[in-house]
Amino acid sequence: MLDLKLMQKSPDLVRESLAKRGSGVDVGEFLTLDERRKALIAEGEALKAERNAAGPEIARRKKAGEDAAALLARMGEISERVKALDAELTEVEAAERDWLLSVPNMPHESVPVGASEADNPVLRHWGEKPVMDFAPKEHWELGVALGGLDFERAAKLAGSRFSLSFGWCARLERALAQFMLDVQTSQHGYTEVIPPYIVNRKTMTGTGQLPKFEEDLFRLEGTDYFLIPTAEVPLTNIFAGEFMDEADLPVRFCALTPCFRSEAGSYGKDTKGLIRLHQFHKVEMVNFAHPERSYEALETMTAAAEKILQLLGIPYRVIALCTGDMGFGATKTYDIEVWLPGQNQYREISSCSNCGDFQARRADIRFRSPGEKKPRYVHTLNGSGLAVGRCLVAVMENFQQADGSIAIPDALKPYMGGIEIIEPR
RNA sequence: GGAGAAGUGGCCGAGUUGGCUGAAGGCGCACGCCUGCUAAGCGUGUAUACGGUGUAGAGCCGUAUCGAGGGUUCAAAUCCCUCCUUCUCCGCCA
Repeated sequence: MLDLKLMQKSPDLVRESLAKRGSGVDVGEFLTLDERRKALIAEGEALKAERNAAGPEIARRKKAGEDAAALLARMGEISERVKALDAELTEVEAAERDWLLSVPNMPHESVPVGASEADNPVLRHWGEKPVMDFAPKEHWELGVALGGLDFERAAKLAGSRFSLSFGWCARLERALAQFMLDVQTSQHGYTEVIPPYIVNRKTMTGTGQLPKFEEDLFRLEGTDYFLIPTAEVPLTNIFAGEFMDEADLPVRFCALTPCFRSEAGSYGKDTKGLIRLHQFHKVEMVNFAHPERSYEALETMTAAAEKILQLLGIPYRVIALCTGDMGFGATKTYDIEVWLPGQNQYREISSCSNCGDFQARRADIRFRSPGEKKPRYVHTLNGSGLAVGRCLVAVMENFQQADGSIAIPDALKPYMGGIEIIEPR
């Protein structure tokens, strides 16, 4: 949610900033609403002030047995008018809130201006693509052949875009998740959290999934509960409505959770394999940062995500999302893309964003600074550290051998119970 | 699921025969004094949002907020209704 004051003082700045993301927002519509709101408040408050001022006099006359009829009549008029004004004010405020809640965040000045993912600059590469003197296979081919994946039965159980893993494959995914959590908690200062996987509407609104993107979510019918699309949602809302201690910042949480996405509108995309599913596991990192240090925190968080791939020995590149490709709540985003030999392309495996005060304002997460009179909003950041399912894909495709077997990366061996290579039976 | 109790400011905690309570007191915090040695004492201050004014996040004025939302009333933290959450007992269960 954008700052109301900023909207009032610098509507042009807001308009221009949002235009960069290709979001044609009608700021004038908002300002019209706001003028009406102020007029309603002015009239209503003047009447309430009169009513409040008369209160003691009414009490006095009644106590003294004097006549207060005229005064009471006037109070009656005021109350009636105030009621009408308040009713309209409620409507106008709701319209204003709806408007604010559906407007995306403004990009940071350092974000490259662009229209689509084609305009995202590559910032750096890490690692060497594995040399393969054979035609590398895609992960689903490997996984099915080695008896670890069964998409047909997954479809029978639930439908398309679900997976079913057995044996080594299930274990490998668990190993990856464990490994990621261990690295983030022991090396990068993250506290592990197990949050609810189902949250309410308010929580979804706090991080920005609602009200605008309800069609992307799974909702439990007949309730106001939603399955989380990412642990960012419960983790970021942990301090909703609270004051944090400035001395505690930054607070870093990570969590391994399943993520549920309806994938509405993705028909025909990535229909095979583990890339795009309705349910997948992800280790998510969330930071509550001091506003003056949130962009440093974004770099640190991105590095924490990269570290996983470095330890696994999987090549990747980091790109900066341009203004036209950034998510709703972000001011700045880095994507990490792993190299997939089987697909012969880079695929997103992590997205790290600084949301500035956008989510903190929605969720009301603030802190006090000793020198300052007013509380300030914290800055929130979130990033995948990493998407477990896609990382499994990366391991399978990058560590495949000519004979169709898959070697286990050294970093994962301690988690695999002695298994060092997955071989065909 | 059934029966009770409760939800007040950063925290704890008064206040329910409606008006003088934004709200006693304590803690914490800030500043000052004193003392002078990592203690204690004394004083003052200390909610948030919005609106108006403006030296335009100084000050001042006003309105609202005592879990959330409705209602009664000239007027509600205080009365009524609905919902949420927490606690206790029973039931059920991983």
